[in-house]
Amino acid sequence: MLELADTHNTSSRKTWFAEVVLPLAIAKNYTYRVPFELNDAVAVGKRVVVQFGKSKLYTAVIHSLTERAPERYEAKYLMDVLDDSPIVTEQQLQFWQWLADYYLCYTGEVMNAALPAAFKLASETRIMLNPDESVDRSTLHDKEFLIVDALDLQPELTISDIVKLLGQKIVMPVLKTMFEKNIIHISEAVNEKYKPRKRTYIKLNPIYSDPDMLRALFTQLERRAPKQADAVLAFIKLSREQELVSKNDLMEASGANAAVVKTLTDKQILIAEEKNVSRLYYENFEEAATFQLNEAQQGALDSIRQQFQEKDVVLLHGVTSSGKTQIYIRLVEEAIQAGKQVLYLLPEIALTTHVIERLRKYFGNDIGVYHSRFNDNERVEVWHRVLNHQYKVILGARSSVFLPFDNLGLIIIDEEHETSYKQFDPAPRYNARDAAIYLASRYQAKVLLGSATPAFETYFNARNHKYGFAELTERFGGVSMPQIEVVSITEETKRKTMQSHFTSVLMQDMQQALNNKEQVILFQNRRGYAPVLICRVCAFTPRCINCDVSLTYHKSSSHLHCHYCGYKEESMTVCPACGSTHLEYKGFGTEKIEDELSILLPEARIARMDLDTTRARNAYQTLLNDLEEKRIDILVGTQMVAKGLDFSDVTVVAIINADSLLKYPDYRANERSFQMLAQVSGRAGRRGKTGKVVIQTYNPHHRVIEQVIANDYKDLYLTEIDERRNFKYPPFYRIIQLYVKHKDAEQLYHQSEYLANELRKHFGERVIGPEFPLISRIRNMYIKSIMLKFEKDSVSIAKVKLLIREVILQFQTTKLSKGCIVQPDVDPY
DNA sequence: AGCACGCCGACT
DNA sequence: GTCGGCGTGCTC
Repeated sequence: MLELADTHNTSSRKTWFAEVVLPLAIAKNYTYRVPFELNDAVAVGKRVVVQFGKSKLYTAVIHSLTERAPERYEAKYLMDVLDDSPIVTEQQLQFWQWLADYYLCYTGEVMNAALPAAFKLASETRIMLNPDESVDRSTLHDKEFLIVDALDLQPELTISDIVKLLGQKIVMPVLKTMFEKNIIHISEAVNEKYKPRKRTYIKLNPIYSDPDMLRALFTQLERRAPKQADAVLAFIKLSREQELVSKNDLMEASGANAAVVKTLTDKQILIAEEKNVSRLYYENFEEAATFQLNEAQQGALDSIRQQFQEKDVVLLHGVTSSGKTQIYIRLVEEAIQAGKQVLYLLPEIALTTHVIERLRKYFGNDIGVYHSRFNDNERVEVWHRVLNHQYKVILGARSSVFLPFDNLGLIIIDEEHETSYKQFDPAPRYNARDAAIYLASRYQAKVLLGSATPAFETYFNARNHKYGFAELTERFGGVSMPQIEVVSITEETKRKTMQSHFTSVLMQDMQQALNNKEQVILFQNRRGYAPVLICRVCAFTPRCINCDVSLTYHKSSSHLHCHYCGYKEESMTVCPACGSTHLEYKGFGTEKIEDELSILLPEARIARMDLDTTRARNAYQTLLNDLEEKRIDILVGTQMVAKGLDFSDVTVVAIINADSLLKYPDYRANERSFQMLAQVSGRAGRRGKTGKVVIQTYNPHHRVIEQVIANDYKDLYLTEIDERRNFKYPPFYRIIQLYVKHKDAEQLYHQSEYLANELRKHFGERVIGPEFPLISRIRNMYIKSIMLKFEKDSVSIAKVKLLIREVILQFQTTKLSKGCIVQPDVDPY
């Protein structure tokens, strides 16, 4: 048998071993033996089918090839090679490895995130009767008989079919004995998931290029089959207008049905041809529109160009609507001209058709789009096109850092500070911004980070001259910066000019906007009606049984909700502790704002936008449409309103209570408050109108507020960096976070405490947490986090990571850790 | 991630 | 005894 395979060429005589990456969370690499007949087919970066474990087939990617046989075990043969040419480049494989090391996960997990699902084949175990053996049914047990019976009717059964058939979950032992008795076969069917889209194109039989033949055809058809004549006529007309005529085009243009076309093709008058067509071809793109940069933009562009001479990364800090996109477009054009590929990253929410269309205007079909709303077929297609250099620009969300580039020249990361660049669950918990910067360094490509509110670590790097820095401080197109007014709630309360939660200043501004038929956005960073319910007699406050935070009252559901874990209970009218009926709602959320506003401004059309109102599938989009089409006068909302609301006639933006923004409970506290304030402010004033921002607060002289007014990022960031040098969570640290998950909150509490103490034995003060008494909950798992902070460069992060892995492993071997999942995450700060 | 094995308690 | 639950360990 081997000799047969051996004959076909000399290179086949060698025995190759392929080290592969499996799409699993496994630490080790696995080596498979290459059968001789596949010697010519294997190559690094191609996909192979391998059997892993008893019966499972997986699609793996060849990571390396070697002639050295593994010593400690007998390697299995790999079963098949799926690709004619590699679909993953060596660059990518190294990139995967780097990500796995950096983010403390496995290469297989990175592979899972990197490859579109259609590249990973579906494996379905199928059972069939052994045709060779005439089965002696007298020796069969009841269950075996049932299965054989079913297989008589149906040639194949899947495992799950048999589970249903026998009504029991564990069927493997039964099947195993049947397999050993040679009654059945177990086969694995691997199906290619990707199916290219086909379209039928129509051609005229070349014999009719002769005008006489054509005329003869017409006279013949017109008499006997006028419909067919019409169709041929329509075809000739269409073929003059376009190169390729599809069957659908023809049917549409001629009004002919499929039967007519079929008769014509059967008669060989028309010739049908099936072609794979791209799902991604966009017709009618406009030729590159020209635009002029204004002076500020030109200055910034020159500065960026100049800094790219020395620096690999430049931060473009441009206020909202200062025209950053046009600068990007210029840089992209230059990179294309230099024959390089460009990756243009946007956060998922910003990847609207609006933005895509805008860029398509300039780059037409040179631009490929890649994001999570694409289906698998489309993703595979983009992948192939990047591999074949058909795209010069890729516009995409975070996962597009995984595309098979080979000639990257420039990466643009817009809204660089956006937290949605970070994947939180599942592993790899990567930040596409950081991954992209690393990716760029592998290609000696340049990176432009753009933001109106840069992340602290980015700003820090810019201040330290690790990154270059360019600024745009003016708004584009003559729109001036909004006027910001800080109003003291304390003052107005004293003067008794407050109306519920609204200062007289805000009331006036809102009234005026309504009179002018303009729109208002009110920002309140808290959903629900009231965050605290308190008994006036005994000071009892209902708290979450899991998270130990006070429950928020939601009027719409008349329930008390925990905003961390989702726990819910009936609201109460009687204090469960003392029986008093004097229960008071303290504080306020979006529901209450909406409620009271409708009383104060009964004529205004008010809508609310928060997690509760946007949970339904299209609710978010509907709200945005309503706002755009001016069916809403006042929009009350949480952070959601701070992002992406770029179009409406909003002239007044108010922050109902800035103080709630100034005390975020985590290590990115000031950064977030600042960004929130600045982003909300940036929403005011569009379409040539100057906007107004009202900030209501008890602390008008709070540093962060003052700096937002002065638009003085520099000062804020520098103070931050300075003040936090000795603080618990300083910037420019590397934070390694351990997510500890468990189905049971109580268990989780003890386990995370224990794990933190274990970590303290090695890392001492660097261990922070488990954070707060609170827990968040995702998919029925309660989650706590333990943080470890390391000054950059003070320790070897590689060693630290090794040690952390060890501690986790150690923890997992103890009985204490049962049911508990620990997942590491790395975040630079 | 699967999947087997093994140990345990619960039930026809 | 058999079934189902769950913890443990292995997969080239």
